[in-house]
Amino acid sequence: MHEIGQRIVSGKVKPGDVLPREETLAESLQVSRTALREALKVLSAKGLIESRTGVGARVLEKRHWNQLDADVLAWRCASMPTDDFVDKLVEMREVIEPAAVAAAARRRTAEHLAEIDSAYRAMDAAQTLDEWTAADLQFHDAVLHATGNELLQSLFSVIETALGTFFALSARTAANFKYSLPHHQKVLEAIRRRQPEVARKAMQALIADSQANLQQSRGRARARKKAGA
Amino acid sequence: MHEIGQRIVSGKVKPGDVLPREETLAESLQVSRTALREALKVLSAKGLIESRTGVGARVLEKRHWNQLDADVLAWRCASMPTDDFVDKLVEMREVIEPAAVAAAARRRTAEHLAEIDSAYRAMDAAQTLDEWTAADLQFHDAVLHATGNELLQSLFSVIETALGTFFALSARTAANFKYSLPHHQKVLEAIRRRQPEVARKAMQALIADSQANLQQSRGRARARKKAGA
DNA sequence: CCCGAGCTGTTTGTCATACAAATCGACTAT
DNA sequence: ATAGTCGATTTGTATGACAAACAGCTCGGG
Repeated sequence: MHEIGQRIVSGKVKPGDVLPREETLAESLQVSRTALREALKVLSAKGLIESRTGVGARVLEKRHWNQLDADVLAWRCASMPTDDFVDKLVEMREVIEPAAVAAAARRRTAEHLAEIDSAYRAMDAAQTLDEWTAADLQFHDAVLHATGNELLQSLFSVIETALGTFFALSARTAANFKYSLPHHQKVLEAIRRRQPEVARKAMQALIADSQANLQQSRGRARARKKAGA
Repeated sequence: MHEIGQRIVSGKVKPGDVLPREETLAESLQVSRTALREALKVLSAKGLIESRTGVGARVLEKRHWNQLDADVLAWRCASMPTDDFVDKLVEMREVIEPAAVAAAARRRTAEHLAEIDSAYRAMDAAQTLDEWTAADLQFHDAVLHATGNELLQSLFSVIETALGTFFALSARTAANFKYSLPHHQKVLEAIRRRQPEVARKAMQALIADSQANLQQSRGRARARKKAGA
């Protein structure tokens, strides 16, 4: 599934193309037709392909892809982490997270707050980059959970991918990986005090700061590339 | 797939439960194990279940469900179109659409505008409720498309479900089903003139109006229920 | 009495094969 | 020229068999 999914998402096969017939595809991937079909069925569920009897499996247009699917996002990141795509991930965060944190500040229960607080303390206590990353993800997930709207929470896969890409691109060191802790604290406090608009502003600042950091990394990356060339 | 998916989403089997083994399940559904396995694989991709060898297929917690999946949304609507769930759909629209229309007003191309305009004219020309519904969906899809962010466009399944549920609940008549046309016109004009904030406000008004209409329907439904009881 | 290692039964994961159903394209008869 | 039909191709489904992995039990040791 991953093999074929990546081929499609990376553009090796384009929308409109039809895949080879199942028998040959199965042979070329060294699996049985049964296993291949289960993979194709999942790709079909993700909106990447459509199988029709007598014709074959046709790659659908991007329009139909389930772009918010965790796998599809991961494949896109693996094949083309272009600036363009990262900008789109940032835009999604700008839409989702401020609205979500405002809702969370309005409706949070004591349990939700405890969850967010726990994640914050884990971020504060993090010793390694991996610990920090895990706690950071937990923080943003807890905020979405606190909205009480599971539809919003399902957008976590987007935030997860966005943060993951961010970490990958901005090669942070042990010295500075905690730089955004104060921003997170402001968000936490606004939720604690049930101040939706304060929370929204704090989250916007957090994302803006994160984006600025990303731009900086891009600048450094381009400079290195230029110097190397 | 739909049968088992509905059983899970409707709560007939709860998170933590394990499904019967594949052989008996296949027999009870009158299909082969092959076909059943393809269905389970898709449900697994949607995050509803997790299969482990030697144990069986366990229903995952709602936390892991891919709630934005078109099928999952449809199953929820089919089994429990409660006020609570409709409110969550409305909240999603309140988050997504104003932000999306603002982005669309900023970045739209001539082609995008033509698409939206075409949908608007179809709404204006609609003679039947079905025609109107199709054009309305096309309008909102075109707006998402105009953002140029395919991640945002993938949220169309949510808007689609929300509007579909809305139409189902509010049993509109031929006389009044076009009442929201002026709101759509304001949105269209703001996008044409590239006025992001005007567009945002217009979309907020459109959704608010739609929600008000929904509340009214609920009131009538409750009144009928009370009178009948 | 408690605990861990190994064994065994159960269930999913994969495979090979066969056939039914549906579709497309070419051919034929009107 | 066109409509209908036939056949080749490909997916959809079914069946039977075996490999792999896990849960719980049993048994031996401390």
